[in-house]
Parts: sequence; structure tokens; C-alpha cells
Amino acid sequence: MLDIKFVAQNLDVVRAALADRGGKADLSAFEKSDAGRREVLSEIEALRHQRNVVSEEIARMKKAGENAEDKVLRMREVSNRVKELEKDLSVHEAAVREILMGLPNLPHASVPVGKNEEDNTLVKRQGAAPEFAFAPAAHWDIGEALGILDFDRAARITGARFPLYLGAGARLERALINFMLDIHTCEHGYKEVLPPFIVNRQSMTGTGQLPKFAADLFKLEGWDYFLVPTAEVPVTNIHQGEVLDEAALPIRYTAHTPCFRSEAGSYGKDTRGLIRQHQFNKVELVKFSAPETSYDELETLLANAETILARLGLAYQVITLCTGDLGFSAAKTYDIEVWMPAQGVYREISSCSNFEDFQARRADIRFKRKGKKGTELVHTLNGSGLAVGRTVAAILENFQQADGTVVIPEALRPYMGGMERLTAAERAS
RNA sequence: GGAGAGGUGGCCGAGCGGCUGAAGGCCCCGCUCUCGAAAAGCGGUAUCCUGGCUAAAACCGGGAUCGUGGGUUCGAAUCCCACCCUCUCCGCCA
Repeated sequence: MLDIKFVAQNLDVVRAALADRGGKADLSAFEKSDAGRREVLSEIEALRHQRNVVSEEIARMKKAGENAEDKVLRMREVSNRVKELEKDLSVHEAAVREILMGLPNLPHASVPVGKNEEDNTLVKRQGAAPEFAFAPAAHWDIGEALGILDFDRAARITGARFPLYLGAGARLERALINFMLDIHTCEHGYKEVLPPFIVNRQSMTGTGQLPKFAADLFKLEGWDYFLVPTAEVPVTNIHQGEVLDEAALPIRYTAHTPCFRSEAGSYGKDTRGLIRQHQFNKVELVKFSAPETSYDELETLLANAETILARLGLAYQVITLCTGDLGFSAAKTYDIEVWMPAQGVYREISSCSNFEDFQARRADIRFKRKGKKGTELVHTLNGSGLAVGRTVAAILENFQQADGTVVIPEALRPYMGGMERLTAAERAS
């Protein structure tokens, strides 16, 4: 959420930023509701002031044994009037809030202006894409041939877009999760957390998924609870409503969770394989930072995520999302895209964002500076470190061999009981 | 699921119709003392909204906030109702 005062005083700035994002905002409605809100509020406050003063008089008179009946009667009317006005006020407040909750974050000055993903800018490319003497197979064909992925049975169990890992495939997924968590906790200074996978409406609103993107979420029937679409939601909300110590910042958390997404509107996209599933695993990185260092924290967050790909020996590129491609809550986002040989493209495997105070304002996460009065909103950041299913897909495609086996990256072998290669040997059925 | 107890400031904790934005303590920040520190003493220390002043603050005025939302009342942290959460006991259970 943007700061209501900032919006009111910088309508043109907000309008321009929204235009850069490719949206249009009905800020005239905001102006009108906010003006109405202030007007009614000042009238209410004047009446309440009167009531407070006279009520005190009444107390004094009653104590002195005097008759205060006329004042009581007058204040009864004032109170009724206040009640009426309060109804007006809540209408205005709801209108302002609704508009404000629907406004996306303002892009940071360093974000390139652009219409869509074609205008994203390349930051760098790392690692060499493997060369094949044969036509590289798609990861779903490799996985099915090895007997470690079974999409048909997954569809029987649940439906389309659910994964079933078997044998070494299941172990590979688990190995990656442990590998990533170990690096982030032991080498990058993140604290491991294991949060709830189901969250309430407030948490979803705090990080920005609600109220606007309910269609992307799985909701529990009979409950006002939702399956997490990313660990960002439960982990960022760890400190919801808190005032943090300046000395405690930056706070860094890493968490593995399954992620559940309805993928509404993506029919026909990435229908095969592990790329776009309703359920997938992800190791997430979340930071709470002081405002002045949050962009430095974004750079290290990105570097922390990149480390995983580098250790696995996967080629990747980093791009900066342009204004038109930026997510709702983000002020700046880097995507890391891993090389996928079968399709010959780089595919998103991590997304690292600084939300500045946008989520902190919604979730009410503040901090106090030593020796200073008052509190300030923290900056929140997060990034995938990494999407595990897509990492499996990348490993299968990048390290496939002519004989159909897949070489396991060396860094991962300790987590695979020393296994060096995925073969069809253990295929059971 | 049944019975009971409770949710108050950064933290602990008193208050149970008006003198309470809230005692007391802790933390934190100034000052005194000290070569310095500790201890002790003195003072200060919630958040949000709104108006004035301002380049912006500081500052000043007003309002709101004692789990959340309603209600009673001239007046509610205090009384009533609903909901949420926590704890204890019983039942059930991985």
C-alpha cells in the first residue's frame, strides 16, 4: 500500500508511475473520497471535542450536586450527530482504502521503463550453456524415461499440473531443498524457518496477494484460510504488527515450503513438465531491512540466489524487470533465468524483489531507531533461492547424456548418498 | 467437542463508569555524580489520524486507540453482546 499522504500530495507522480506500469488509476475518485473523508473527520472531531469538554463539566457538576440535565440533553444530540457522521466517514474511509489497496507499488528510479517482458534489460549472463552432440530431450521425457517423474499418475491422483516424483527423483528434489537451505543458513547468514503452509486473509493482504489476486489462490472451503502461493507470505508476516529493534536489522530468513497456485489464466502455457504446476517446492529468502540499505540488501539477496545455480553448474542470466512487467507489490525485481537446452531458452527460476515499505505498511511492520522518537516502516525483500521443481527440470535437461542418463552435479552428490548419475536402473514400472 | 481463566504501552503488570493515555517496574534516552564505568539520584520516553506553523522538521492545538467489531451512556480500558486468540482441565488424536 502506498502512503495515503504521499498519494494525496503527489497525484501526478503516482499517475505517472502507474502509467509506466501500463495501468491507469482512477485517482480522481481517490481525491474526491479523501477530501470528503477529511471534511467529515474535522466536523466529527470538533463535535467530539465539544462532547469531551462538556462531559467533564457534567462530571464536575454532578459531583457538586448540581443539576446538569440540560447539558446532558444537549450532549445526547451531539452524540447522535457524531454517530451519523461516523457512518459517512466509514463510507469515505472504505472508498479511500479500496482504491489505495488496489494501487501497485511505485517502481524504483533504476527500473527501466517498458511495456512488457520484451523491455526487460539483461544484467548479465553467467556460465556456459552445455553443447550437445544430439538433440537434447525435454525434462519431462527424460524424467519419465528414467521413471523418476510420473505426470499421468499424478493426474489420476489429483489432476493436471501436479507432480509425482519417484525414487531418485523424489530424492533429488529433497537433496536440492537441503542443499539450498544449508548454503543459505550456513554461508549466507539466513535463519531457517518452517512456517505454516496455510495462512489467513490478513497475511495474504499484508504481502499484497489480496484483495486483488484472489483468483490466483487456493482457498479452503469453509475457512477464511488460503494455501500459501509462496513462503514470502507466511515468512514476511512473521513480524506482522511488530516494532522491530534497529539493531536486529537486517533480519534474514530462509524457508522451504510447498507453493500452491491456481495458475488461473495460464491455460495452454507450459502444459508439460515441471515448469508450471499447481504445487511446487521453493526455498525462499526473506529480508527485513532499514530503508537506507534495502537496495544493497537486494543485491546480496540476488547474489545469494545466484550462488545456488553457480554451485550446480547451471548457466543463467539475470534481468531487471521493466516497469510494465513488475509485480504488483515490487519496487524493483531481478529475475534469474536458467538455461533450458531442450527449448533453447532461459526460463525464470528465481525472482528477487525489493518491496520497500509497500508490504510493511500493509502488514504494519515497523522498527525503532535508537535514540530517535517514533517508528519507521521497514523495507521487505524476498527472492526464490530457488524454485526447486524448475531446478530439477534444469538439471535433467542440462546434464543429460546421449545414453539417456543424467549426471548429478557434484555439489549435490553428498545429498544423494554419493550417487553420480540418474539411470533407468531402478525403474520399477 | 465440553468446562473454566485471561487478552492493557517496546516488555512485565495495576486499574474494573468521569480526577486514567492509562499507577508501579523493566528497557531505552538525557543530565548529576565519576578519571571512566557500575551503582545511585533527577528528568524524559506509545502509536496513528487531523489542523496550524514550516522548505521540511521541531513545535503547538484537536481527535482516536487498553484483542476485533457492535451496543448501553452526557461520558467506557472499566457494563452488555458477538467474534478472534492464548492458557488450564476433560475428551479425541498424528
